[in-house]
Amino acid sequence: MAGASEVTETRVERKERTRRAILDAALELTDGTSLVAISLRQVAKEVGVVPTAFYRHFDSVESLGLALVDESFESLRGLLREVWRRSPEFRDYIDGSLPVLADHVRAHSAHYAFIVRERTAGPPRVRDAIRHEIELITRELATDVARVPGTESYSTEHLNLLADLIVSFVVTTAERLIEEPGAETRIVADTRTQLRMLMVGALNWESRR
Amino acid sequence: MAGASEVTETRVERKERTRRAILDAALELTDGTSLVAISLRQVAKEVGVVPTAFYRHFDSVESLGLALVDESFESLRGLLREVWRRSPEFRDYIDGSLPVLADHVRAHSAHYAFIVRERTAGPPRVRDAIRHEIELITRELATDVARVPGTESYSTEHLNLLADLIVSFVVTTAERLIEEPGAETRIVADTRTQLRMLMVGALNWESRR
DNA sequence: AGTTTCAGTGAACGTGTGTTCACTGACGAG
DNA sequence: CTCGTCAGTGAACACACGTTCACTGAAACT
Repeated sequence: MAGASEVTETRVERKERTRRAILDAALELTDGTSLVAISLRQVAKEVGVVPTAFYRHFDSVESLGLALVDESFESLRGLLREVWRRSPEFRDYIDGSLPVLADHVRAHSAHYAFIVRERTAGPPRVRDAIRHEIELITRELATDVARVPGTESYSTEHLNLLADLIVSFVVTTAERLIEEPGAETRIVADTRTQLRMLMVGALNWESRR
Repeated sequence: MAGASEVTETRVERKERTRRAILDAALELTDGTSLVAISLRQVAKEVGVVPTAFYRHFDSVESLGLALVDESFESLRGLLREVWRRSPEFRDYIDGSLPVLADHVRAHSAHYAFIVRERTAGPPRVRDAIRHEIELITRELATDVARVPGTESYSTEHLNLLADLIVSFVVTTAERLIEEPGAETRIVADTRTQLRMLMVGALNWESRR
């Protein structure tokens, strides 16, 4: 039966497909609200499945949330790899990375929106998971920045603080890109200026006139 | 009946007292979640009043939220006035203001936590209200910064961007103070260093060894 | 071919939800 | 002293919620 086998789905394929549908439905339903505000039954209805079937894949909305945290941060690590790949020099590092960030947020807006929202308002364990992931990324960034020429004068403590500063700034920028997707070019331009202020120093700043 | 009148409550006093109790109950119930996740009936039960009585004061949980936005930002404006009063010089401006921010967040943690959570995950109109208030404060800050010596070289556009940068940073710091109240002294110390980096410029930075 | 596994079903449960309505009774104005 | 106002009551509604249970039927294993 070679002809039929390419149409038919294997059992695990079918299961995975439903699982994906549940994850996607949750992302769609949380758009504009939070995980804590949606119900298992809403998700099931959106998927087109009976509420009980939900339990075959997740044992609560919270654990669904943890799965979404995982795949959202997988997205984000893709961004980081791409950014680091294209920017050998520190000065251009952040500057040239902004368009990459904007592209990435646009392409994976559901994931970024999810992180931004659940980071402060999600179920406690989801919040913790997100905070932990951000912490890991900050540590990674600190070691990356340490390898860049021009950072020799930084103590390791200050390297961590700089990395933390940059990550906060990226989070803020991602927030803005998500809540006002139409203003992407303005946000990127403004953020670039602000990053230069940060790099050069507000006290040494002079606006060109 | 002069003696009794000091014990008895007037009608408007009683009404105001219930209204306050509703606002406080909502702040308490949203602690750890969001407005979108609590119900009118939970609030009523917490206040010790029948669900229907809620409608005498607010016509939905969302409008309750808008009232909370109002009083939360009244708190915040108190902070701004205090900060500006004690810091005539720009260099100490932000630096000396951090303890004031920490005190204020500690004293009004319910309000700050509310803003932090609902800013990204609250009902749409509440989110808009918060964004609008933050915008107003950013504008105020820009005109304040313009009056400070040392900012003559800034164009008005760049003044706005600097103000915006500072406000984002304050929001991030407030977030941290709320989600880890025990680490206040560490957070303040780290943030102070990061603010100096921002002022002096990361590229000009040298760690003392 | 026969048997096991298991994603999805459908009914049922107790409980919580927002909103309606007619009501009570104390305060405050005339 | 009398009467209208109005914060708070309590019953009732139609519906959504999470979770349980015994079930079906097709794919997968033996």
